[in-house]
Amino acid sequence: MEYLEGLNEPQRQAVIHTEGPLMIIAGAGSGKTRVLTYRIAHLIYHGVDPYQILALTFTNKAANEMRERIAKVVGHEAKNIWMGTFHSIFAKILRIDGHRLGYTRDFSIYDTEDSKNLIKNIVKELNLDDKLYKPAVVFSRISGAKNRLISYREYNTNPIYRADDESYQRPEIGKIYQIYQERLFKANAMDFDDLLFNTNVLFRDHLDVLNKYQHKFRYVMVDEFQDTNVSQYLITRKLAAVHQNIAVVGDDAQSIYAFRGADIQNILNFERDYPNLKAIRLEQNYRSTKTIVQAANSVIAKNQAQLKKNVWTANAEGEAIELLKAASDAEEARMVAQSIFEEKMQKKRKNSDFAILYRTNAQSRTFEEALRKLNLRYKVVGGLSFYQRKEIKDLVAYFRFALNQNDEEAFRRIINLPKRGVGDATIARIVVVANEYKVSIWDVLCNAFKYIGGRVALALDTFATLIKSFKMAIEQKNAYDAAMEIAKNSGLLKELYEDKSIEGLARYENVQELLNGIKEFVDNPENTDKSLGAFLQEISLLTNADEPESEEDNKDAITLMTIHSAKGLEFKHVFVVGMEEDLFPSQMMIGSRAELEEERRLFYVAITRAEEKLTLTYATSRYRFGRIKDCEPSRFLDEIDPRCIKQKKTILPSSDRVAVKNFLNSLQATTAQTQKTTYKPSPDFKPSDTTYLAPGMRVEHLKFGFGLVLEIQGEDKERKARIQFDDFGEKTLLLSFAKLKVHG
DNA sequence: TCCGCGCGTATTTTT
DNA sequence: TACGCGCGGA
Repeated sequence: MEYLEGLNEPQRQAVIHTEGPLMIIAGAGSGKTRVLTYRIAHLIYHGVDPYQILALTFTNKAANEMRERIAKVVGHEAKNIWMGTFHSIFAKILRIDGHRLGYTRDFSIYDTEDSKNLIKNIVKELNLDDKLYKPAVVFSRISGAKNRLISYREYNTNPIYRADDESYQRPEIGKIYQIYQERLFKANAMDFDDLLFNTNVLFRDHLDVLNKYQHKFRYVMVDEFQDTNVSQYLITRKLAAVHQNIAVVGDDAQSIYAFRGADIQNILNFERDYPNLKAIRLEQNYRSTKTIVQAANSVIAKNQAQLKKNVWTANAEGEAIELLKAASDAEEARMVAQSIFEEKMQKKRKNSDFAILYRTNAQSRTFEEALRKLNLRYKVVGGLSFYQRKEIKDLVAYFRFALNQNDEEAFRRIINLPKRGVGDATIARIVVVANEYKVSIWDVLCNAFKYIGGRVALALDTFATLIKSFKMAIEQKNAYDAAMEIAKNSGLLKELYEDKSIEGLARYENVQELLNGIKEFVDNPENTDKSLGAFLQEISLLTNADEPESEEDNKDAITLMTIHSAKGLEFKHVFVVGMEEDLFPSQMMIGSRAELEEERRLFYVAITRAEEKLTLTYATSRYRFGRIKDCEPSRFLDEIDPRCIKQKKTILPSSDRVAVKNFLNSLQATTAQTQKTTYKPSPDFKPSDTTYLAPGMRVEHLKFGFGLVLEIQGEDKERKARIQFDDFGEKTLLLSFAKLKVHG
């Protein structure tokens, strides 16, 4: 068993302990994935049928990676393991047995956007104040309830929830919750939370179904156990109840998803629920230098809520942690880009050795600019995912509706896309009529002349006929041919093609990329079901990390991403940027000790991504929400063992900077007198124009935006200029006429 | 019904 | 900044 070689003793124990409950507490960089991989390989090697193994992860990426690594040890059998995210595995189960709850095999999965749109509609229909009942707020309330397995019935009968909502002036949330659920059910749709919630209901109310899976899965494994919520934990526990072979792997110090219902308590519950469990600690870190491990330990030690753990490493001492202070967010980005540039030269590093990690997606922009200026290749992970782009969602909505005519959100998306003269008024009428005659929206569409009449009926009837033809295409053709037909005949492709703007071109390419993806799906011999429905199931649970690999991505590139999406990854040199109070820790997370500790764990995750070198940066002023804000260094910086930070590189404000700052402050003082003016671009507008603020020029009016709009007293009174803050630092104040404008 | 404009507001993380 | 919404004219 050569795969057991090279493992340390606790790792080996974790691999060979296959029978009975097992809890592996795995510190950062302790070879957790390796252990899980070998453990599954070990099972298969000893004759366990891959179909009897269930391995649950949180991301598709983790699942795929593990599958690949297992395949290297055991070969093609790896593909038969039930391995995937909680959501995808439970979706699979619900596709098979969901009819017991009244759903068909083709149920739709609503993403967060769909859910919020539905809530928005409900709030409108109930005539509630949409300032008070914001979709995001209501949704998070409902989601929280579902993750704690509280049904709308329970929510509405338990006075505690009501009292809680009333104290926030939102007494109607329970009602919205109920209507929301009813509408989802009517649409034959589930949101993300329903995939877990309904699996629980299925297993609770249909014991024969539960029994089937309990006997099927002889071995159950859960990765990133610290991120499970109650709903997920209960399902896994039930599934393992017969064979009791449940292994969970996690690290309480890396629990960063409490905000969406993850509960570290589950680790304690596990110990309570399985008193005979074997507990194994993986404490040796193979990833990082001594310095980095020590820094991480010193930070996490400030948390009260944690399991005792002693993470150590046999690796070299390594370089000290670098702390960079910048005058602005733009300068921060320049310093990072510069230091990557230099290090690439000196140490012969690849772009892919570097990662820039930040707290919020919005921070990526300045770094992109700075890296572009130095011609450094980068890729941004996350942000708007491929599948969340409008053009993709539009086409997918056609797929969804052709497959499931009850899918209300898909219907709303496409009924007037491309424009066919069906506006909000008509849509509202369709819904009213459907309710009145107690028929479905689809029935109304199919009999538009009867139910709606008038001019618009023809458009609706044509639309219904179109969908029927798509329905047929899906039944008869493979996913690619059906998708092609829908893209063409719907008119979406044509509309995008005709848009020759830069964005339009990108949108068209995106749709092409989706179609290519479908082609690959069809051509892949591992996919036995080649229908469009099967493809849809694949992608409805994909998210930002799982974008189709473009050729750009394959090239050597610096990675830019949020700390959250960096979990599980490692890089030689990591930059953690924006280390400022209110940004990291986030302003919204300093309310309670628990929240602050979650932010601290997030910082811990960030530090432990680094193998050889870690650089922390912060700026003393930063654009936020179109304003310039002074920033304090993050409290987390003080929590690092000072011995790990040998030198503090700081950029002291030079006298020039002070002068500029004073100058800007004096400008700020006059903002109150800013008057609104309409500007129009001048015909000779040149974006690259730059000039210096010459002596004797004086600023008369200004307006804060991204930079300042100034009116300068000088040769040309009518001229307005825009000043770029981040370009100061020269002897003279550099004015960038990025938007030179002439008075209306 | 559609389109464009102007205003106001939002800004955390993601399966 | 940048996005969404509401309003008013075509």
